[in-house]
Amino acid sequence: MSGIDIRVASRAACPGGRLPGGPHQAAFLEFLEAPQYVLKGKELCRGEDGGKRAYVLLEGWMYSYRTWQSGKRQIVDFKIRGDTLGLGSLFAGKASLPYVCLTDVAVVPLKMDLLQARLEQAPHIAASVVETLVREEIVLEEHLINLGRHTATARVAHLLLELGERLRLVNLATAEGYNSPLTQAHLAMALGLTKIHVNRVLRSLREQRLLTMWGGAVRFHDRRALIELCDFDSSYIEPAQ
Amino acid sequence: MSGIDIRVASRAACPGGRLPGGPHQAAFLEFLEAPQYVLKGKELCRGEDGGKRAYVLLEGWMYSYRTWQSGKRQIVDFKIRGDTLGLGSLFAGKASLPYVCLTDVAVVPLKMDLLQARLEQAPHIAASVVETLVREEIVLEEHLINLGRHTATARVAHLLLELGERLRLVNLATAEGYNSPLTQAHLAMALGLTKIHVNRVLRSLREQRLLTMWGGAVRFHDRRALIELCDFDSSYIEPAQ
DNA sequence: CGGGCGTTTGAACACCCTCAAGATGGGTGG
DNA sequence: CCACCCATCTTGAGGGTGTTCAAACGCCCG
Repeated sequence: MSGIDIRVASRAACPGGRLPGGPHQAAFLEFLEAPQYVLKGKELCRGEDGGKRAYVLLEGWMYSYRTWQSGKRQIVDFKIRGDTLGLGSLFAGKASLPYVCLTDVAVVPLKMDLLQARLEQAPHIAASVVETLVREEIVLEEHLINLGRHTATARVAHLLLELGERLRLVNLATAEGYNSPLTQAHLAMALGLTKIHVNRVLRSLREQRLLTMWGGAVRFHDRRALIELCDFDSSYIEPAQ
Repeated sequence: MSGIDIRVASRAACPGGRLPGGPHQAAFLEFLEAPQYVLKGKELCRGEDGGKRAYVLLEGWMYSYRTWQSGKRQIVDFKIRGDTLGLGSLFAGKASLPYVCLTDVAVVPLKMDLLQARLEQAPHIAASVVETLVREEIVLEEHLINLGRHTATARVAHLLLELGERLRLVNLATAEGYNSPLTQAHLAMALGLTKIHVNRVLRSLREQRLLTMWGGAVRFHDRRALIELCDFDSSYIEPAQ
């Protein structure tokens, strides 16, 4: 909500010297600048260039959102390790949605000028950009379908299952569950529900021994039944290749 | 719902010999094949190649959708003159969503092999593809935000206003309204509502002298108030450049 | 004329929201 | 160590929005 506070890292590269296991950014390797570290609660990036920057999220959680006049906030997507941020803004002459850090975060800015210059020469880069965009679009479609759903329980289950699958691809989750900084209020903002009702849905899911979400940990106790409940099909989440 | 029935046109080109005024497809000119005409109610395209085809919609209305187990259908987006269909499927190794014709329709298949070959040589083509994808993504985001909204009235108003703006870009609408093949049931499927409730919302909007939707015609009687009502911001819909 | 489609209306109920208040836990400062 | 604050989670009661089920109407078309 307030200002921008990006603190450039003193560390030269990301921990371990290698990229995290995100599926999409292999082709972006040569365009990475030094990582930047942003504090929990801060926004990215609304810079002087009107948001025309792109990043790869190395570590931590973020979300993209829109607000409307009433002041309420709709979360559009959560971003985790390996996701790209604002990639579209480079090409369509439009600013991307704003991003908020749910945790302290490490991001790597993409060297835009270099990337754009290289698009002219190396077509496989373009293909990679396009593929990343298409995958983003598929996830968006899935969220849209989830919001079209009528019952709150199915929406909650679907979102938590989807995040689990995405986290599994980067080794941040198992079939049993994962840790996350999400609060019930975040689920509510993403799903078009009130936090009070999200609370009741979670209680109901807990009482049915389907899942628990407590203390930053999501645990699936009956994955089969959950998948059944919300008609979840994980095939849209896949590693590149 | 049933089979595929694409009837290749006897006419050699589209009426008038020029492309309709869609904003996106100028760069695709050299990849267009002969137009095909598809009947109202038929699906596109689910071909033997698993849906890996892309088209430009020349004339008519279509929608993309997903079904879930209950058999209910969620409309993801409506497609009008100048929109591209299935463009993403070419790059991500995934089939696109299925499309249904709301009217008789004219589409132009894109020459995929040629397009892909040209991507290797002509970078501005890649840029154009990327831009088209980004615009699609922005529209999707807007739908998602619309579904996150709480009141049915705002959802309906937003959707009808958005379609009006998109139709204006291709000279199929004025500020006063437009003609469309949409039924109340289609609005319901797109907005996650029942058709009964859509009916009541439309009645209420009519009684408030805000808009009417009747006999295939959408009329805005108080655009200002409508925009206010649903917090509509048309800036995300813009002609390319 | 009959049938299909789209629209309209009614009644009853379920889901989810609003408003309100209390409980829990972590962090800060005295 | 306790007091306090803040954010988050939890619970209750009541009402509005939107659903389900059911039926009837107008219209176009064969």
